[in-house]
Formats: sequence, structure tokens, C-alpha cells
Amino acid sequence: MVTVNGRRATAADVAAAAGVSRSTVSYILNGSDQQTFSPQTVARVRAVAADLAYTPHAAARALRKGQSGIVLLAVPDVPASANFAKLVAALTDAVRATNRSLATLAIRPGNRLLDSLRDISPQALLEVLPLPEEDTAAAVAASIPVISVASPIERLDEAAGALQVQHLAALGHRRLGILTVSDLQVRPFSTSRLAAARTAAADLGLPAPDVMAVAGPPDESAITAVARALRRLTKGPDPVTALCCFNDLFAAVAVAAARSIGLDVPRDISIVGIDDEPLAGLLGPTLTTIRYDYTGTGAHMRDLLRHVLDGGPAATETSSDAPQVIERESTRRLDHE
Amino acid sequence: MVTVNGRRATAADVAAAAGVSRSTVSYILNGSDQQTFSPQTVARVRAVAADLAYTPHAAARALRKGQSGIVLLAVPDVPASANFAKLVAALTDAVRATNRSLATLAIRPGNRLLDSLRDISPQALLEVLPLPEEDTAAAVAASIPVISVASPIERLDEAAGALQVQHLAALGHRRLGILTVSDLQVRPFSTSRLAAARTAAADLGLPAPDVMAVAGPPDESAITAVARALRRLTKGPDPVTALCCFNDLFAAVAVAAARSIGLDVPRDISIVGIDDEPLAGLLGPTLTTIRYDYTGTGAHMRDLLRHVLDGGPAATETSSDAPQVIERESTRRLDHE
DNA sequence: CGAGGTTACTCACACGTGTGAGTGAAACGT
DNA sequence: ACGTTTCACTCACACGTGTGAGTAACCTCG
Repeated sequence: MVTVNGRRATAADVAAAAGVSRSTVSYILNGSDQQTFSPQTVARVRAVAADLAYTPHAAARALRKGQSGIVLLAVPDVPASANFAKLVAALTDAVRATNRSLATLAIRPGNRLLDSLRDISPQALLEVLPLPEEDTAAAVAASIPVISVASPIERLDEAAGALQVQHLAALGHRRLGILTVSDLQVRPFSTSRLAAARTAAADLGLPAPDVMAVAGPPDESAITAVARALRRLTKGPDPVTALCCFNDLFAAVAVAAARSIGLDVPRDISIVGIDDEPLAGLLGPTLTTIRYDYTGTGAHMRDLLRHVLDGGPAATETSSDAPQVIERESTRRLDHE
Repeated sequence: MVTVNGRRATAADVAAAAGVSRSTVSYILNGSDQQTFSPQTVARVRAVAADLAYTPHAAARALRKGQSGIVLLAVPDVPASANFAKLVAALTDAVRATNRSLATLAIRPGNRLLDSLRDISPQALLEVLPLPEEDTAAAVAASIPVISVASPIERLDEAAGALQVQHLAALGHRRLGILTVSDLQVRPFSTSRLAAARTAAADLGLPAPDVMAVAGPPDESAITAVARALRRLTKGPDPVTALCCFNDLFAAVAVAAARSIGLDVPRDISIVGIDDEPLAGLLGPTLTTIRYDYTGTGAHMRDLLRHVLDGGPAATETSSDAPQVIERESTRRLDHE
């Protein structure tokens, strides 16, 4: 490899070294069908380009083509779960399938989207959770389409919430409790899951589940709050025998709460989470949970991006791959006497 | 807000609307000290710019200035922990402190760094784990400095490994076991932690800890493997009474393994993890662990970036904030008879 | 009243690409 | 032999910005 006095090589450097014009270099390296070149020239330019380790300057290319090839995923500063990583992986592949690159940006108190849009001109902005009004406004002003992943995720959440109920019903449980959260950040997820669980219960002819909402993170105070609620719900002639939890963290909270008031899981109460966290299979008892599959989501977003950015056909409502029950120890079949 | 026939507004649009030259717009909006403008003109240009929602085109700006303002964090496709999210947050702030933006890129089978470098011309490439040789070579060829976060992280890992041993020693434990992993992906972390733990044990005059290495993920087979090793180590006249685990996941594996051979945690064996996963405080028993603090790492990376990119003074070896023991139920004081 | 300085701007170039239009030479068809 | 097509390439513009150099009008001062 030869460097041209420290600077990175440009197309002009390649052209000079190969003894052709800069246009020739551009045409050959971009493989146009309209222009023809002799095999020798093509080979020579390719060789020189490799030799100089020529890489086109992304900014210049973006400026000329009018599109940056970058899709930005803006994520608010929310604790990242393994599930989220899976989603990012699926989105990365989806964006790559449209010949673009997905970059992820963490929106933080000191790092507003506004600041970063000065450095990055994405072709589209992806949001999982609703972004601050200010930020979406800025994107719209810069005529950057804001695409939300919310609706496919919502469908997954609905499927997951329903699946929790359906699985417990299949095990013979009729009186269910639902442990949801009131945290604003994850509100979109929790409402979808809750609503779907309620609907599923109604569809199955079950009595309306008892809902308890926890504010704040899954810590000691959450455990005592859940324990208090649980004591109430498991008393009486028709006690709750199973609990659908917002996610595995709160399922673990529920397990701890049940223990603290002398209930055995799963003998006295079955508990099912959502997310299939890596630790879920290592808890005592191991946690029955719902595992998401984002391949359908990825395919949907790919089609949507093609539609919005490349003028492709309108994205069809791809049937997203259904979440899946991972059966473990925290749920048990209820033997009706 | 007024749009100029669909297109996003350029500096020329602002200039025309304000009745000044394009240079004037550029000077005013960038606030140069060399040029002076009448207050009226400044106000008018500012107003028009706001009215047209003018945002400078990032690619054009990058092309002209010769620097993109983007620092790229390339992460291999490794399960994301909450800890990793904390690191990304710290790095995001560090990069922002140098007036640049940190974008994260997931390196995947279908999404090679090479492909994305065509779309993104970062000013620097950050790596946590060593990138594929091919990728670093490409970055170097494009004269993009590759900056590794490995060394500050290594110091944290060393501190954490030592802390595990020191904490257990302070509780009266002398015969320690170490549960490490042989997974190549996380090899840098595991070797640092292991080496530091060994050194710490030697410094404290403890017998050399017994090391068991697990291959593969923290699943059922890992539990049986650890159980087998644990049975051996806890036998005999001088049994192991405490275990330092690679992370919280493997600490949970160790707890399950101990249970499976009839050992009580922490009565028969103390177990300490690393990472302080959200679920760690919800396990039964709750997990004693080491929590990382990345503020020092962030400061160090900020100085390093300033040095490499802005020619600032050489980065000093900032004393990174020490990790911290989170004492919970899985460890107990050993009463010597 | 003219030299020199300040104020408020504008001109014009460069950054590195991609691409439609053009061009000279060779090959081809009649 | 001559018009026409094909081949292999080059010219020149445009994308939108930042900035050093220039410039006309106005003010200051001896």
C-alpha cells in the first residue's frame, strides 16, 4: 500500500497514478452500465485503487448523491435489555438490506438529537419509543422522515400479553392477576401488553384479571408493594392462582414478593414473565416467559424503508413471527378438584 | 415555517430571503469573531433561518471542514448487558464533550464495518472488543484512527477481580474458587479479572485459588459442569468456601450448581458476581456483586479523543473511579472456630 | 481635505464525488 | 468512399458549505 503524502487517497490520486481521468475512475469503481472501458484499463484502475487503499469520501458522496446512506436509530436513555439488542440486530439487517447503514444514537441529557443532526444527516430517523416533541420537530424541519417501529412492536406486545393469558388458561388457571408498570418511559409497551391480556381473558371466558400497577424500578420497595397486593388477591374463596408480569424483572419481583408472604412458586401461584432474559433460566424457580422474535419486525421495517426512501411499493402488513412461550418451573398445571 | 418548494432550505435560500449574500448567512450563523455585521442584519438572518427551519447539510459541512464530527463505536454482535449500556452512555457523553457525536454500529454477519464505512466517514473508530483484522485494516487504510477502550476497561476489570477476592478475604474466607469462562469473545475481560484475582489472593497471603473455566453460555450444561467441579472443590479437609464468578450470570449458574449438589448459599459457600445486573438483587439469594463506574473511563476517553483528534495534550492516566462491592445475601462472614 | 482606519459586507475558491453530455478514433455497413 | 454506429474515454457541472481575501462606503484625525 502506498500513501499519498499522509492524506487519504482521493479518486484524483487514483486517476493520476493510473494515467486516466478522474471520471474514468469513478465510472469503473461504481460499475456503470452506460459506459464501457477496456479490460486493461479496468484492471489497472482497480489495481491502483487497491494499492492506494482508496475509499470514497463518504461526505462527498453523500453530498453529490443527495442521500447519506445513514439511517439513525435514536434511543432514549433506557436500560438496555438483551431483547433490545436483538431488536437492534434485526433493524441493522433490515437497513443493510436497503443498502444503507444503521447507526444508533443514545439520546441523553447532554446529547440531544438536535446537536447530532448537525453532524449526521440521516435519510431517515427510526424511533422505538416516542422521541421528545422538540426532536421530531427538528427532524421534520430538516425533511427527514421519522419512522416509528412502534406499530410492529405493539403487535408483538399484544401477542405476548395474550400468550401469557392463553398459556395460563391452558394450564387450567382461571383467576389471573396482572402485574403491570406505570413508568412513563415504557408506557407504550405496558399498555399494549395489558390490553391484550385483558382481551384474551375475556375471549377465553375468564373472569376479568386483577391488575396491579407498580411505579418505579424493580427494587425492594416494588417487592413490598407487590407483596401487599398479592396478599389481598390470594385471599378469599376465589384466589388468584397465576400472575402475568410486565417482564422478567417484575416476574422476579413477584417471585420474591410471593416468597415473602409465604407463598410457594409455582405450588401456590404460577408466574410468567416476558423477555426471556439470560438470567431467567437461572432463577430459582426458573422462570416461564415469552421470547420475542424480531425477524418479522425486521422484514416489515425493510419494506417500509424501501417504500419511504426508494419509492417502492407500499409496505404490506407482514405477518410478524409470533412470540413463543418458554415453559419453565415458575408455572404449573392447576389440578381442579 | 415556510418551505422552499419541498426541498429542505439551504444557506442560499436563507440568503435570498434575507437579501444578503450566502457568505453573510454562513458567517452570522457560525458566529465568527473576524467578521462584523450590523445588529439588524444579524437579527434578520437569524429570523429568516428560523423561519425556513434552516439546518446546514451535514455532508456538505463535513466535506468542507474536512471532518465529519462523527465518532463511530463499532460493537461486535455480543449480548448487550445493562453494564454495556452504561458504558455507551459514558462514551456518548465523552464524545459530546469534544463537540462530536457518537454513533454506534452493530457489526453483524450481514453488516460488515467495511460496508458502513462507505456511508459513514467517522473521525475516529472506537472499539471495546478487538475488531476483526480486516475491519481495523480498512479503517487504518482510510486513515481513521482506531481507538481502543480496552485499556481503561482492563483496569476496571482488574480492580473488580481484585475486589472480589479482597471482599471475600475480609469476610474471613481463605480457600477461594474462581469461575471463569473460556469464551473467546469475552476473553479480554475474563483474563484481566482472573489475573487480578490471582494476584490479589497472593498479595493477601491466601492459597492459590482453584480455577474452573466454563465453555459456552450460562445454561443447563454449564450448571452441571460447575456442579461437578464444585463437588470436587468442596470436599476434603480444606474445602473452598467462596467463589468469585466471571459475572452475575455465571454467579447464578454457580448458585444453581451449588443447590444441585446440596450446598446452601451462603451457608456452605459464598458467591460473588460482577456487573450488578438488574436481576441480581432479585435472585434468591440476592447476589453480592461488583458494580462498575464508567465516569473515569469516560473522562479518560474524552482526553484521549481531544489528544488524537484535536491535538490536545497527551491524555493523562486518569485514576478511574473504582468499582464498588454491592453486598447482598449470597456472601456471608466465615466464623473461624 | 486627504491619508488611514473601521464597518459591513460580498467574491470566489475548495472540499471529493457522480454523471449527462461530448469527442476523437476505430469499426462497420452499403 | 462515406455516413453511421460503436468504443473508450474525458469535460465540466453541481451538490452545500466555510473562509481568506477583497471592496465600497463611512468615519476619524492631523
